[in-house]
Amino acid sequence: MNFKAITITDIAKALNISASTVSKALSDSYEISAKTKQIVLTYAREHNYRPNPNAISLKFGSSLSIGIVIPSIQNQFFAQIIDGIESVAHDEGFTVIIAQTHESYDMEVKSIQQLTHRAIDGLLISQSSETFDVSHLENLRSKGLPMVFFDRVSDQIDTHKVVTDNFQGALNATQHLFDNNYSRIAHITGPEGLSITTDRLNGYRQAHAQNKTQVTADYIKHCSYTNNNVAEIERAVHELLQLPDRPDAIFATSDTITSTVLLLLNKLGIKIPGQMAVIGFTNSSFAAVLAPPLTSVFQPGFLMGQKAARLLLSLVKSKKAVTEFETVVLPMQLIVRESSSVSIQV
Amino acid sequence: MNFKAITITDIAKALNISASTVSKALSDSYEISAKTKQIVLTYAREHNYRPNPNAISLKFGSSLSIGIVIPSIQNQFFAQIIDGIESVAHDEGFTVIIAQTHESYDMEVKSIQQLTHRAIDGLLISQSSETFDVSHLENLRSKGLPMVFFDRVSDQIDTHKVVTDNFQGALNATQHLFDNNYSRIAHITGPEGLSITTDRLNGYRQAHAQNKTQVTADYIKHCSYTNNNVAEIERAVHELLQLPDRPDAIFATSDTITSTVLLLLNKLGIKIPGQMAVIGFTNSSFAAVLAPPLTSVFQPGFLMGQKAARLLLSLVKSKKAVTEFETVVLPMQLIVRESSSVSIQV
DNA sequence: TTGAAAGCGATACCAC
DNA sequence: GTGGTATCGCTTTCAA
Repeated sequence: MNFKAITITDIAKALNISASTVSKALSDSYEISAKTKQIVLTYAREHNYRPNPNAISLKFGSSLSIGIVIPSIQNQFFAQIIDGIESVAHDEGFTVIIAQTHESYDMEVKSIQQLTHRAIDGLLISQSSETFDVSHLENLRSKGLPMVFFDRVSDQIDTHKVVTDNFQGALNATQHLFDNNYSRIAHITGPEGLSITTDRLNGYRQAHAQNKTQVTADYIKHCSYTNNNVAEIERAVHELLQLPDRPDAIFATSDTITSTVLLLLNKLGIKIPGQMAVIGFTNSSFAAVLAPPLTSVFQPGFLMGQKAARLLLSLVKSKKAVTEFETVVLPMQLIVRESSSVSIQV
Repeated sequence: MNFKAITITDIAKALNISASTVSKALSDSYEISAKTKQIVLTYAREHNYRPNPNAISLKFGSSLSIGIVIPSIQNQFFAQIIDGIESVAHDEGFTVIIAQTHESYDMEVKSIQQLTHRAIDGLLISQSSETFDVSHLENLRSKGLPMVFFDRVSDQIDTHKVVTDNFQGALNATQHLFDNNYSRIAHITGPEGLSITTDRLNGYRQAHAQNKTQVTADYIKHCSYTNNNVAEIERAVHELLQLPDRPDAIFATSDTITSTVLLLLNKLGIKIPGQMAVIGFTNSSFAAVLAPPLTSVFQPGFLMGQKAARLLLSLVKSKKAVTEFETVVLPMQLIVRESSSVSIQV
């Protein structure tokens, strides 16, 4: 089976004129008579002509498309970012091509090769948690590929970046727990090495400093963000629960970590927030109807996507090389619900 | 700024040989000497050569890529389907291009035009809820574009289809409510016209027939699946609650509808399942930790994506026109939790 | 064993 | 006003 769309040559043959005339007529060139334009445009519309983007890309080395590299589409936060990117890109006539890394460095390298050879005009990327060596990206950037980082950024590459205020978000969440009389606060977060992990950990630490409380190393657990991380999370929770000085609150990141933590606590019959307060990072609409309603840090995904796309398109359209880059920091929102209500234990 | 990847001509020039020799060497042609191959391959690897897909697509009218058209990436069910599709497509060397319709007919038409002119080899589609006229699809199919429908299918187009057993899923969910002593069962579902809406409604009706219970028209509410449907859902719930013969159970579809229903019931202080049982259609990992844990119909998204992709690739690879099509029906799973526990009211 | 040339679709420079 | 031709990167005859 083979499918072929209508081309300029098809139109030219059908109307018994040359391909160049058709091309010019379609682009409304002043060289072409009104009558010819009329005929060509009518025929083109009737036969649903659309230029072949592959030919255009080949011809101009530009494709009016941008690549997006994210860890996983299943994460609602990233899905919202994509929607934000698309809303801007489509307005400017750009198509978007999405590639997932599933938290694998190899997949990231492969996806990016795929995308760049598709002649994308720019790249939006949130790194995989396995990515430490960024030479594959630095390589492209130095060759002039416009690139913008979002959410998970690298400090080794100088370009525009858009992040949420992970430090402040974690600080606020942790401080909120202190304010509500919790003092033994555990933090279950993503793998070390990620910018978001570091920033959140720093916020968590800062809150402890503010409250003149020592950070307990055993209270900090790193889990991977891959699909099969449930066992890891379960182990982390069990270890926390078995500590002699058991935490009275858990501050968790990501949807999977948060929902798994809640499931375990419920299963063990641990009352939330009575015996254990919980705060999560989540954009899920279900947060408000969890048992109990979950205090959560909400990240403006759609907005982040829009900002990142605008910055990328400004790079793509810039005639001269850009050397001054900015890092946009978007505020997070702490939405307080019952899961972190004032502790009555102390 | 302009970014260019290395081409066959670049390699040819650098090595002082012809482009055709390079091309053949890269494809390991028997015409080329081992030594030349060695030199070319080494150089190509070192300089990270990858063929330009636009050139390939233009040359062969095939792109080793397939298009996916879905309503929204934010729906976790569709995100899972995409992962399923990718897992199959990547294994076979195909790239995937995703387009969202956001439930708009115009966006659907536009996206599909975009995709087909990118020389995709096949199309996987789940229709928008606004799509009644399918001539844009029939057009492509008749011209030979391999096409597979999934989830939301059209009965006006003859091709492979993959669906979940919406009839059985709705039947089981409704029957489960009857079994647990509920008899005034409301159904809040998607817009009329969608295959999934009809099938679920039929399952709901069948359950009523089995239990010799009349279906009450006022108990059936249709809401759109767009992003801004909260007001609609709120109105539907309020109307249900104000009925003289108020329902004692709600069977809802989709994540937004389900979470909004739960939020409203909680806000109004209506006990679940004491005063109102709830069953939802959701794949969210949060279902188990909702207040109360939600009985839900789980749809095998990943599997659906895999099946659909395999069927599409079989069409793409088939040398002769395929005229016998199949409709794969995947079973759903009713996961029983507290939100539909046995009623003690009756 | 290697290379020159045609062609995929669209555009732009030049002729006419 | 219109049409021929080169070009983008790649593959595939065909010729050397």
